[in-house]
Amino acid sequence: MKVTINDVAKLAGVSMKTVSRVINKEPSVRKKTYDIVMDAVNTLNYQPNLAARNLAGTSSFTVGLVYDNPNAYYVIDMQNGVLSRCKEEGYELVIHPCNYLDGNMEEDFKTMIKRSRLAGLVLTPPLSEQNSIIDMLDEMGIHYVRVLSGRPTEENQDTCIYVNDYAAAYEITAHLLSLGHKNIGFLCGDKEHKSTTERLEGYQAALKDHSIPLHDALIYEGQYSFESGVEGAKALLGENNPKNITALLGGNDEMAAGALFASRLMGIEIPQQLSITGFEDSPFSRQTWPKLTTAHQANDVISQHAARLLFRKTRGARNQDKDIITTFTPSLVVRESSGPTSA
Amino acid sequence: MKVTINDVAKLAGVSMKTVSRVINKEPSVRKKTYDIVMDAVNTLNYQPNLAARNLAGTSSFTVGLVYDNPNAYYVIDMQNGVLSRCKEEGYELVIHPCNYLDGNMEEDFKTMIKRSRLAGLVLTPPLSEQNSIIDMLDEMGIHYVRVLSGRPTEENQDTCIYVNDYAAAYEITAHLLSLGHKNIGFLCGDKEHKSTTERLEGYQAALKDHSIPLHDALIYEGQYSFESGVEGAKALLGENNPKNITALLGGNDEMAAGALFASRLMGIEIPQQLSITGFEDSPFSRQTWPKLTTAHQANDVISQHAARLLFRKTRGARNQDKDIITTFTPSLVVRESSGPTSA
DNA sequence: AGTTAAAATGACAACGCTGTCAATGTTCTA
DNA sequence: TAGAACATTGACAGCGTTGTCATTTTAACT
Repeated sequence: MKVTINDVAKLAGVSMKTVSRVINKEPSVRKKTYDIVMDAVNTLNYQPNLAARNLAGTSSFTVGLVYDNPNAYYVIDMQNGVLSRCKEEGYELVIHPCNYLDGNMEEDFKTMIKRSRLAGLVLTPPLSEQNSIIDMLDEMGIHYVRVLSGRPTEENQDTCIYVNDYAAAYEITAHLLSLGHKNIGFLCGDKEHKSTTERLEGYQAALKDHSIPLHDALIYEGQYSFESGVEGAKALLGENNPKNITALLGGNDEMAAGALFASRLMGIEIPQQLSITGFEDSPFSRQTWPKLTTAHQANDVISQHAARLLFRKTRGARNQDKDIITTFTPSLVVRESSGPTSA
Repeated sequence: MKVTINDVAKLAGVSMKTVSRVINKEPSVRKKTYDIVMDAVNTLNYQPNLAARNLAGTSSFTVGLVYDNPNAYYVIDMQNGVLSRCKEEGYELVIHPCNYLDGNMEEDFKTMIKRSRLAGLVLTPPLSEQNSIIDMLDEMGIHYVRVLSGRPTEENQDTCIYVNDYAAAYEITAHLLSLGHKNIGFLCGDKEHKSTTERLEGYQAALKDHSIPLHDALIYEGQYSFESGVEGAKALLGENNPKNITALLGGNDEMAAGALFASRLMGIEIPQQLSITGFEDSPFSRQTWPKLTTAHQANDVISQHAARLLFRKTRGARNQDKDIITTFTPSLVVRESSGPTSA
């Protein structure tokens, strides 16, 4: 019933070690031997036992995905991406949701790492921005790949995957400007988050490039939540829209949806009286009325690349993935929530 | 740096095996010995190595979560629930998303089970309803717990967690009836899914109990998606609402949101002209306009219980959880999308 | 052909734990 | 208080791999 490496070795007429070499794609195996072994592997339908590999080997076949992002769509996308790579490479994935505010995160990490000796971690934002965590991992000698919001830097090319929110926000803003909007509000997330500052800077750069003066009064800081989108829209549009805002950039789709909700409350027609845009292109940007203009972020692809990068670091030279993309720029998706200004 | 069971044994002045007994809560350890060992465990901050345990022991410390449900909110909730139990009990979780239509699912399962010898699986709907899968698992001798939509039966009490969608649908329907609605449409999911038929039957039972005749023409079969909610609402309300429908039950929140969207398209005011209800109380039932009346389903609690049940099966008598709830009934949450009929 | 270097393979210990079974302590019975 | 019965502990093998190092085979030279 249970097939072990020994069974394969016996059938192939080689030693256990040779089989091990074959399944690990180690060099120094004659082509002919390789084929014989693979045949045996296939006829017996052999699957190497992960526990044994993790125990015996110096490097493990388990990677971890750590997140503290409350957005279910985001997490699922990231998870699926990493998972699909893991499956292909025979790795196992351990999920580790956490709450940065909990305080005992450090202990938590250590426990996880001890329990299942991990080959490495994929860290997602905003947790991936925490230097304290990075320092800890460096100190512990744990491999990791960070998914970060921002423009790539020269250093860290082998450790980070960048999502260029700056460029995407610039593009969205330019889109609104091209529609004739001049007073554009921004409902941003927590400014502690890099994604917020990047998106904000992109927005500001676009305005500047179009010679539109910047006003802090047009910026509302929320928490990337639907509720804070509602509050933000109410705050910015106030009584009768004194600031004459004709377009509102949502820091993400949820905030944009909140703004949509608030507009409804205030009797503002979208997009006739006000354009609203989102960010991320999560499923519910298609489930609002009207559907949201947003920036599409290919989270599943991003996470696949993150996993690839991690595997490469982990296995050193064994891996030949040389073409790993490390910068992604979300791209504009125009839907019904944005339109020409009537002001 | 790396603490093993031997280090603990040495510090405690006992044999390795005794430490093993303590961390596994086996009987036949003197209280005093237990305390000494636990002290050593704590001062060294010992964490048993999972790979070694899985390799050496007869039962493994890894459980799997299998799902083919496309709803991110649902999956995350289930995952978090199972994960939180796993953490407490020192288990590891392997995530296994799959697509029942893929065909090669059986092979897929076997591979997963071989790779990491699993203690058991938590199966979520609709995959948990597939007899072919259950049969396969039975044949392979794999432990599992199924989360199922439906009313509990006498058998299977130790293997299934039931979500009583029937009762919940009954309650929602009764709520609408109490608001004076008589022509109530139903946007149901795929009738292949048990959740659909259960919800449908609950709806029908409520109507019957209130002496309202049933009409098949009031039922639209979709796929639990936003788009099919849009289509369904259009189909049922048609041109000028010939069937005089004053309320629409959504099979889930997404379909209800779709119906909301369609109503907007058709210029129907919610809830003044039409009441719409959802099912599940997922986050975005609070992010629509107006917010959805729905049935709250405690997925995180449900999944925690599923995990508990699995652990109990796995470890036999070692576990004293005797009070595991196995039936959950979603409860009505009234929000703004339902109101008295004006017809 | 005879040597030597390099490539390919194998024997065996080790990874950190649990299961088995034997050894020792403890408590109870008569 | 001896002996039985039971509770507690420990020695050691084995789980299925990989790493190390020794051995054999092949290729590449004189």
